[in-house]
Amino acid sequence: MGTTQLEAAPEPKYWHLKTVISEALDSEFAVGEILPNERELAARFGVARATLRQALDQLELEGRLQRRRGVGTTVAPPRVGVDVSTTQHAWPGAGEDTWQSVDCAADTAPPAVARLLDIQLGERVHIVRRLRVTDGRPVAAELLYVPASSVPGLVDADATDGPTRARAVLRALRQLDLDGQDRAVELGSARADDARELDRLPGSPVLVVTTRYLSGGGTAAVSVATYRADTCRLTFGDSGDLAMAS
Amino acid sequence: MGTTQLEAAPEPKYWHLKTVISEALDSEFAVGEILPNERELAARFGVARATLRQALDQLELEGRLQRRRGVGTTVAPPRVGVDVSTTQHAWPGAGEDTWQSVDCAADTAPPAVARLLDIQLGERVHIVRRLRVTDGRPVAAELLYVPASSVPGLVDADATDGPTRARAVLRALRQLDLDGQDRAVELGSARADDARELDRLPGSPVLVVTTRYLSGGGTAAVSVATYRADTCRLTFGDSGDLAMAS
DNA sequence: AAGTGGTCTAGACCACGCG
DNA sequence: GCGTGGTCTAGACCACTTG
Repeated sequence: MGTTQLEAAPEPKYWHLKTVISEALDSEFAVGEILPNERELAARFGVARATLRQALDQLELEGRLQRRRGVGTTVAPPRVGVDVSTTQHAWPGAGEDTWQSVDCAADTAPPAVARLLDIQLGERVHIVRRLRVTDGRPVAAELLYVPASSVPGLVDADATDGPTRARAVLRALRQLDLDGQDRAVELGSARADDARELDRLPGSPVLVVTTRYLSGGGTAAVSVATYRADTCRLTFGDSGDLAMAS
Repeated sequence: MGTTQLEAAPEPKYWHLKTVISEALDSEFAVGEILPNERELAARFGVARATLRQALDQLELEGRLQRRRGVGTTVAPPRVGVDVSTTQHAWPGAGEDTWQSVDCAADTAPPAVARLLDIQLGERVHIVRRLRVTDGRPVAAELLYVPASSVPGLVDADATDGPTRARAVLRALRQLDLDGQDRAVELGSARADDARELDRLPGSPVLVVTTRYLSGGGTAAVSVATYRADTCRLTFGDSGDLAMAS
């Protein structure tokens, strides 16, 4: 019935390119090795630089490549598994060396967070900024929203912003009973400030982990953690770590 | 001390564009509404179409927009929360209406999966293909790898491939004792076949959920589930659902 | 057939890291 | 200063959906 063409195959060039480069990566390059520059690669494959970049974009998204302006494109190491399971950190700041408190401010929560916290829109919250570091590399930036009503022990006049205050808020939080927590993961793009902390460009893809900490029948705090999607694999293990390299 | 320029602000055009459009989306458009076409928008903002597209790309990545070739760009509904918590489905196929078995084949597992299953590279496994549907829309495509040794009751000569066999494998699996499971989430790009099932273009961003089912001191099965990143928010709730709309 | 988003080109200039 | 990746342009054609 009609033409017997096998496949019709109008496969996009960048898709084919991606496959070719991906295979070359497996067989001919070592982790950390630097690739020829984009103009060189484009010429070698006989395509425009934009097309070549489309292929590299995907490979970077998949965590196979790492690109740094002014430096070059290198072969990325396998993604690191970062534990995000609830059992690991009952309260933020309980036995943690992975997170380091950076700053703390008193402000109003954005509408979306206010809804999660079930508070009025103008209500003041402590906003703790933390950074998660693994192997000396930042992997996540977090904003922890704590309504003033959750930590009444904390005097607001204790106006020293900064790390000291951040730790004080966490300390107060730890004294509450944790009833449970909700968690959600979705794809996002890095805000400018997160991008800076994570050593990425604004808009780079990130995994956003939203956690709601429940205590005393209500939501005591909400954490919005932004993980680098290129380098991280989020693990929720009951048991050991599962490695998934190619 | 040098120039007192405030900000220096070489903020990329597409970034600024994205912000402007995002705000317009909040205030001037309803969910499902169709936007002006790309050429029109580009002209209106006085930029090249490629630049406009860079902004739309990001908004689509964030789940704010939905683009369909030949149709147009529409305002996306808020992401749906899909439950991926371990408590929900002890074994794949236990009390499930969310997943529908599509197919089953007997083949060898790819190296990465073989490593997770802790089996030899050439060893034969059952590969069950399933589709997760929510509100009539496909949200995830799964490949479930079950080593023949995990379900010895299943006769290989029972060679009917297809849904019937898929259900037989799941039935056999349910009779094992589940000791626990590992789970990991990472960013990926859709393979051609997954993309087709999910009604997306190849390469579109997806959230890959890898689950390892443990039984009898070993790994009885491995599931690789590919979720649409644009429309899905993966939830791991201890309790209710957490909504995070703008 | 017309209109949409998707792909591709061949250029240009800019921001950044490094020597 | 030089080489890198990042941004941007102004076109062209293709694949797809719909009336």
